[in-house]
Amino acid sequence: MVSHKCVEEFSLQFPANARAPRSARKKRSFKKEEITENDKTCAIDLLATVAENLLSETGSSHMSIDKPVEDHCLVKEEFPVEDKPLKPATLPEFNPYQGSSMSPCGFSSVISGKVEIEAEGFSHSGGIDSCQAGQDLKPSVDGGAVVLDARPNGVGSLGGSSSRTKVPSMGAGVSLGALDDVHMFSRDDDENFSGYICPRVTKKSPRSVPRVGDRRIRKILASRHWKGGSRHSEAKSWRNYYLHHQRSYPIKKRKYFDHISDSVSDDYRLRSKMQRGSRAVSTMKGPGASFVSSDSHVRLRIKSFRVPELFVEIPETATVGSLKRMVMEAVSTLLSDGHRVGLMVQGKKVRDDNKTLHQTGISQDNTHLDSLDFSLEPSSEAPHLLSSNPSGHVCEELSMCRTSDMDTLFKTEPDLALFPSGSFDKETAADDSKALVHAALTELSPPQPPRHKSNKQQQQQQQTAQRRMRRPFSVTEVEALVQAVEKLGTGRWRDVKHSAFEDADHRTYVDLKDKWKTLVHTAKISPQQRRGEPVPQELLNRVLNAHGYWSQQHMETLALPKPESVLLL
DNA sequence: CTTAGGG
DNA sequence: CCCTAAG
Repeated sequence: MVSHKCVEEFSLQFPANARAPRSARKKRSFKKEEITENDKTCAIDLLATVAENLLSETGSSHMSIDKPVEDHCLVKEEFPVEDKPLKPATLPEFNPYQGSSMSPCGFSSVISGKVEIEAEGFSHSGGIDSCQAGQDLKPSVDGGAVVLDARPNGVGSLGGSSSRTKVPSMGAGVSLGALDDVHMFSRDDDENFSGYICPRVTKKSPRSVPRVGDRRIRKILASRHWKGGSRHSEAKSWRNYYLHHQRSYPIKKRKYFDHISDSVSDDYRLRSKMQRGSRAVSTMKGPGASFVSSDSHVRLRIKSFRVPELFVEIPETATVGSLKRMVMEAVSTLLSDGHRVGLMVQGKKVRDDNKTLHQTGISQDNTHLDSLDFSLEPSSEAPHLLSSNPSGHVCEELSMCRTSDMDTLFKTEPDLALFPSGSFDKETAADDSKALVHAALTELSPPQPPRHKSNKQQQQQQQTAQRRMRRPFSVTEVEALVQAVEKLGTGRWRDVKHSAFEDADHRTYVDLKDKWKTLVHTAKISPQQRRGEPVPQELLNRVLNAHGYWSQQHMETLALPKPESVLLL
């Protein structure tokens, strides 16, 4: 939001160039909120569960064989006991969806979160209102290979010890119960859960300024990558939103989500089934043969979906909508590039991507084919922190913005910034969330060593990710900036910031300075050469005027050191 | 941390 | 927007 509070009407009079001594400057009013570094990150487990539908013919640990039927290509799936940890929960006898009128081959996926209150601020009671994220995760591809169908209605506790709470039966999506522990899951151990959503309740040492903190974090994490980050969003403790991930996901990758969701989805273990279509699978059951042919195509259906390691830190003041978006973002990015998909056939990793399915044994001719397993593998060893500035904040700002900005604001994407979590330093290891991440990673990381991207690729990705989201200045903001500069001059960006952008956490004085720079440039070029939201010429004229005025002032102060300056005043 | 500028 | 040198 752009606050005009301190910007009084400015006529054509330029105030004297008086700059308060730094000492006199109000100590950074960077909020009362102090974020402590010790913040305990509360965790909310974010899980996506799946209920098997029609196909639930077997016991929990096994998906059984589908026999070939007609020309259907079927692959029997079996999950060895050893896979327990990663094994998706299956709902054998209790299958809420069985017989459901819902989509024939859907599975339900519910992501729910638990909020653990650990930090001071949160010690009383969960800060997040219960809510449910509505993003349905239900990409589906028709003739395609993967069908993800997130259905509504809870999936009850599926056996893991983690099901501490009942699963809210709401639409598929994320649900955060204030204090509800919703661990829906199948994992046998706690480490199995796939994620958390945690409000970050922390206090930083008194003086640590948000922005700084963020930098600090980056340094602490000693991760060269992901530096950018959300310095701004960190401005206010309760406004920090973090999505922790095993890996950080560049915002820009989101655009791939649609595609991804269609092809990759998943969790540490995807169960898939080769099937002919979305018809009742029951008809496909049969003894033995795991494959049939005539149809040289293989259709896979991912039956379960779980989001691995998803951490979200969100202020209790955030809106449900923002949370939903955050989760969706996280999921999207997660799926889009945080992991690579691994394939196992009969327990063996298939690494050669160039092999054909047939060569790999996934064909009608292969009688041994009885196990097909997909896994989502972290693309990097270190977990990452994903932070975002949910729309909640944006909305909050909305009320104070002019209509001209409404559009912009509404469209503003949650500020997804990533920063490195790098390896866990002893220093930071104490952090619960981190520890958790670490543990989770350890636990969930598939045996297969992740294929490392080339350094170049990594850097590229990191670079992309760390850059702050682009946030074009709205006319309103420009107006505020111009006004502030008219009053304060061009060398006092910090003051300008506090004067007119105090509450715009995402605008640093450097941003303002940069904006001014571009404004001046814009004002000088022809309207045809300008891009982006057009800035009223009137404003540009003021920019030019102010720029000229202050430039001159600057010159004078420079030319006339002290004596004259006094006279001038 | 702020500024000022280049990238 | 980022990065850095300077103060």
